[in-house]
Amino acid sequence: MQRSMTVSLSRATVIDAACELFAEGGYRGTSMKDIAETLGVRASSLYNHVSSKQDILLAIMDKAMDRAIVAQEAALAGVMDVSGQLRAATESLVLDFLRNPAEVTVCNTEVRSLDPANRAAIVAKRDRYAGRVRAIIADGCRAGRFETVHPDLAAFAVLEMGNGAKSWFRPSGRYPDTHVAREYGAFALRVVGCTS
Amino acid sequence: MQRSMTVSLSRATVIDAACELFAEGGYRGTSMKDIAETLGVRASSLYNHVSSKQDILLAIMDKAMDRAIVAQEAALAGVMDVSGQLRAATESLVLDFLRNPAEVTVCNTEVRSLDPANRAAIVAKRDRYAGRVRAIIADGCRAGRFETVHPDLAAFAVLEMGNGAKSWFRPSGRYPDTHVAREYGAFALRVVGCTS
DNA sequence: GACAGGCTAACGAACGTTCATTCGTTACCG
DNA sequence: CGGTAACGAATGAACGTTCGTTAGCCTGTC
Repeated sequence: MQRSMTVSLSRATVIDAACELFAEGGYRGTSMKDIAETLGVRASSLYNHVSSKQDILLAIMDKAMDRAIVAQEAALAGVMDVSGQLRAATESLVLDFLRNPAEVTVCNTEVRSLDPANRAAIVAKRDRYAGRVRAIIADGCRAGRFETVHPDLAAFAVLEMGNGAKSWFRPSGRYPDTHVAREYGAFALRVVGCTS
Repeated sequence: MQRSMTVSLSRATVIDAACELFAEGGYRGTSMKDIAETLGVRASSLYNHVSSKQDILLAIMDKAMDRAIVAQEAALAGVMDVSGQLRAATESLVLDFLRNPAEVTVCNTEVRSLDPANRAAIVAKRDRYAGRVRAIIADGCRAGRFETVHPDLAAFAVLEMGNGAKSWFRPSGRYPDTHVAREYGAFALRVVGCTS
């Protein structure tokens, strides 16, 4: 028992440790032994808490998607103005990226490592999330508040922009994450040509 | 020799086949056997044309970065107006993404799979490429042509936007790639608040 | 007859996972 | 309060695969 007493192993700690390693080295580039080592434990011990490596990956992505969806719904609750909706959705997206970089990185890069059944479930949640943003932009165009030739194209641009923030942002930097999120919210409105 | 006569194996064909597979399944998720199978050959035969798996990865990324840099320089040649420069650089970036999706995907996701020495070389080229865009935006802000609070932040947003186009675009679709690239050029000018 | 470029076979290592075992702690019973 | 039964959790060993790579051979072509 050379592990620190203060951190006890559990399903949650295994998943969190794996998430950091998957984000850094990829799913296939991270072994169960790697995960175990960062927890001060042997690989076989992990199976007391998770049923397989795939189980870990699914748990990471499922949790991350649910969190993002809940945050998006909370951000949009009660916001009626379509430009306010796009700003809120974008800020929520960027904040989620900045505050959970490892989980978001795994979600963005390891969909291909999911078993087919698991992949279908995660992709459905991702589509639901992205679809909300697409719908807002379509609404704004229909109402004449946004001015962009191809709304779907703008939606992809907005959704992808957030990744730029993640690869750039360091929590120790000069600006708080809320500041960066506001900036991206403004970018999104500019991209769709909002003239409100 | 059960291989098709029409396609002869060479260093270039091995690298191209590997690129498609790396883009789809990742570097660690693709085996030398996988690459060989798509070429109708045994894994050991690949070593008549490449020296190692890592050699293949480096070749893919080196070629892709050089191509992107050359295209960027060509697009910017003779363009003096700073808003024209940003538009040209963005269109060049998006066109490169749309026309070489597999190579760009590998560049964006497999830097971590490069050996340290190789990684340093590729990252240097990537920084040079991104630095050009950052410099254009900084110029535009200094000249009062662009209006954005944090130029570097806008640069990351513009650079990342192109990825959205890649994951959305299908060559069989309704619009030609040049059309999509122009759209993104306009997005970039909007993001930096260009009021020219 | 030299040679380029396939092939089979084999290697050592690393992989995810299973299993029986052991260990430390807790709970209960006398 | 001492003894012990029971349980959750960590362990080393072993499994069957797969990995990247090497070595040596065989067969067509100039």
